[in-house]
Amino acid sequence: MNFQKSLEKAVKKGMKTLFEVDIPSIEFQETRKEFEGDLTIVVFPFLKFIKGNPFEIATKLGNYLKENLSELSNFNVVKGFLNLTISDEYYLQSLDVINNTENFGIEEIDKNEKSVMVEYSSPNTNKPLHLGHIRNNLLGYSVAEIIAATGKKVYKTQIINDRGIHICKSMLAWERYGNSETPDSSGLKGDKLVGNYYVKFDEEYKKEIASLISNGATEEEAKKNAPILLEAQNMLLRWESGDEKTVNLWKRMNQWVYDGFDKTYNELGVNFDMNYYESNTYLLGKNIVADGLKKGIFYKKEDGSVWIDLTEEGLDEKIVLRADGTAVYMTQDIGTAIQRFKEFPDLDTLVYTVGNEQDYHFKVLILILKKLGYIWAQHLYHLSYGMVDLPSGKMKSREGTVVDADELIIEMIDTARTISQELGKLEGYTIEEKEKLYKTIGLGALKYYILKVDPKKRILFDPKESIDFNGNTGPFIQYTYARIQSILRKVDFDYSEKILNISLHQKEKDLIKLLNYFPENVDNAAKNLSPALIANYTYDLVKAYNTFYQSLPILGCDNLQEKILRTQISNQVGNTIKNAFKLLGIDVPERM
RNA sequence: GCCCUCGUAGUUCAACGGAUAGAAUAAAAGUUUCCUAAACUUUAGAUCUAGGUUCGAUUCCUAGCGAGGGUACCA
Repeated sequence: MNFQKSLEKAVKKGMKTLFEVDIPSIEFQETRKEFEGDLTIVVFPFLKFIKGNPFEIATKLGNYLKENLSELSNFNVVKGFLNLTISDEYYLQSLDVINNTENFGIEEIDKNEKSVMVEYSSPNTNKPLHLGHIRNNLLGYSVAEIIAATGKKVYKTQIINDRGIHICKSMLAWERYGNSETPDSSGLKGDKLVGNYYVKFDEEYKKEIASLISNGATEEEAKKNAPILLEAQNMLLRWESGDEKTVNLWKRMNQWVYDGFDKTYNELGVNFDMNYYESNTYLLGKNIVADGLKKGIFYKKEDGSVWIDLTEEGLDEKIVLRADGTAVYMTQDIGTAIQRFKEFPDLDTLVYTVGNEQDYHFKVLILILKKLGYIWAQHLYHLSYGMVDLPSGKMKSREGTVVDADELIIEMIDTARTISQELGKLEGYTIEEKEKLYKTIGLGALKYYILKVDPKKRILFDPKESIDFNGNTGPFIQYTYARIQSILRKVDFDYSEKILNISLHQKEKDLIKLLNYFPENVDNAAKNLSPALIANYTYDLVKAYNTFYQSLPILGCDNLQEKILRTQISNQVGNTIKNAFKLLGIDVPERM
């Protein structure tokens, strides 16, 4: 709340006049429910600067503040906690500000601000998307939206891993066993079709290994020399030399995958401002390595491979270029980062949404770029998130334990449909409207389920227990929004009047307080790259609203002023739910 | 071996170093002639262990136990 700033000043001034001490920072917190008050100042830290009884200090300060701040109506002291009660009038004024601010808490994009790039998704083109990708996509998209809501221009991007031996494996298997099957001929989604051939390759590869071993080869030899693998490696060489037939097949099959991915992205409601393709970027960074070698940041080993020694920083040595002169992952990432900052002169910050299994990689990447002298390297962030695990452990495509993204989305929508039909509240809706709603609810449940968890923590997903629609869930929040809209539809009076002279009910106060906290929460979520903070905030808001809704009449108020006020609060809670959920990429329904 | 995360109710999640550790779910009980019961109201239930730092520790430090991940020419 704005009030905190003026309060902070007043506290500093008060401590100066009362005790002649300078307090550098003041600790505020929300007053706990069991005590009277709205905002609490913790006095204990002051004891470093003045000796004395915390209770007495707090009391003196409380008296001072009450005399000097009209917004304060009262105070009380418990131990070293100074609880301040803010006047109703101040709350009502703040509600008026919210009423007169469009999208309170969401900043307009400021073109003079530096921009931010958020990279997320970044799939391989040989496997369909699964639940882990869903988490990545939802997180990346949401973080981009949240940063944009703080007024910064955001570029959403992905780098598509479209080259390498793994692609050749799918290509080879398709050539051999595909019978010219296409997404059109088979009706399969392109990414699924290509994924099938990746699996097929693996099967054949295993068969060949087994047969080689039975002919006397060691396991290691067999793995290295299986003919189908050699053929795939051959194909990669042909691709790299630009062989037309190979490149054409590669383009064709990749396009199938992109079309398939696009469908999934579309369903999920995520998008990108631009794509990067690894086939275009995999050579980047080599010249940087050469430069770094000259500068002595890197060093060459006898076999010709290039390394960086990070042992002084407590890390290991890390390879940046292979002995044969080809690039590794790190080389490419160095090059890509540099290129992006060249391409976008207004770029200030780069966020990589990548799983925590790559923590080490990004630590090293950022360190190398710093050593190379790029100032912007201190604005690189690895949005590291925990894996989505199953009760059986990690998802493994080879063991068939992956939770497929498309299937999960369909399942969620089906569940929404079933529940909605059982409840039967959608009279008058067309079939199209109903289907749209099921999608809104189903995806809302899925997205909220994923995003409410702190990104850093791993998620345990049990496919047997379906995602809930009751309790702390997306549909619960959507439901509250729908109820509010229902009220607003029934309003037959003008509720734009500014209400000032009314005594607030505690539940009204709670809600206005929470509404005021929204902008702060957005800032916090942006700073911490954590959509979970928005999700938790929204849940608290909704919870408080439902209590209010259940225990107090809104449209049924006898007093017109009261009725207007409660309608305004309802309206703003609705707006805030909508805006908050937009940051999470979740839609809200008018009815449900 | 070394390095990095993480250990909170039966389960899934919260808690800038602050007051009696919050929710949800599962369990038990209740609320609908009243604005949508996908809701609300009660009850019961948890900080891995042992030390340390301090006015105060789930949070910071050390050790141990447990889970996951990384570990040099795969991305």
